[in-house]
Amino acid sequence: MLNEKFDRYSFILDQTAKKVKQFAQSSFTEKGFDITVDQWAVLKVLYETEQLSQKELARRCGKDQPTLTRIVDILLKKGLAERVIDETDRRSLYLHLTEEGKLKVASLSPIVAEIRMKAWEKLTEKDFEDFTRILNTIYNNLNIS
Amino acid sequence: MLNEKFDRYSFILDQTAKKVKQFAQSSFTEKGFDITVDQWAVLKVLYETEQLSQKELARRCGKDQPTLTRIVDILLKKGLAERVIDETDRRSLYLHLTEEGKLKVASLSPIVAEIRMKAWEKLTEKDFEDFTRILNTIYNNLNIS
DNA sequence: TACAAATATTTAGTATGACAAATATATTTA
DNA sequence: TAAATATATTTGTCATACTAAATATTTGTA
Repeated sequence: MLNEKFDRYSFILDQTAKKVKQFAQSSFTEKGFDITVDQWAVLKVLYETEQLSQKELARRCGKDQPTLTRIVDILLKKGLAERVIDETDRRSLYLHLTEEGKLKVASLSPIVAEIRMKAWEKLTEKDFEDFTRILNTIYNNLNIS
Repeated sequence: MLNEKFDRYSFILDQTAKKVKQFAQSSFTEKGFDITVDQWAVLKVLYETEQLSQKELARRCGKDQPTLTRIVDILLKKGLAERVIDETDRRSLYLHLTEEGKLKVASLSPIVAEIRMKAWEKLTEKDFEDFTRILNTIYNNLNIS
């Protein structure tokens, strides 16, 4: 394989990830969702599994703990989530959605799914499979941890 | 196509783009490059085409103008680039690398190429072609501009 | 049990990304 | 030519990412 050929994939990857986020964010804003795409990602995980510690929530959202702390702070201010101290381990906090938070996720989910689908116009199921397989391979190639 | 199936591509895309950046950044840091991955992207473009206005540089780097202004500020502080007022249009600035900047790009380029290659272990040239084609299609699907 | 090490969370600092507004200069138009 | 409009850049604000360090609590060990 020639080096030059692979020199720019990181640029295309970065630009496309940015575009996907921008597109979703501008749709959110236009429709008056009043949350960011990252806040949505956290809400969605919390909706699917209540009673998560912040550490576990961060892991599932693919965010580091300081970033998650700040996103959760914002969700609290917006009245969408709550922090509860874990009495069995007072270092930990459990998070759950408020009723308002649950309603928000339930009502926005189908609209978000539609927004997300737009990326796949003109592409096939085979493309989708290849795409996720390649992304996962790249991720694992670099995930030395 | 079923919605649920496509629900999580944006997550994988985002995580992989992040991982690619993290891997490069930690390699840069480990090797003592003393620049960020985004600063590198700007230096590389400037090296390939000197005498760019900031607006054009921003376009080629895929960054917005405020972000580019700030990255260029840092490159100036590090003595890697210079701003020159365009006397034919005093709103514009031309940018070019200092000798130190040119030397830096020339010496780091092959090492960066190697770092970038690691992502492609276990993948084929066909994968690479599919990957870039799919990314470009997604980008264009969302690029309403 | 007391002390050291580990863990969960938060705080702080720097870089980047997005968007709006401010500034300076050019261009267009009445 | 003066005023309106357009353009290039910068500044400001908020959100996110990463790192390191601080804090509180728990666990392991002598």
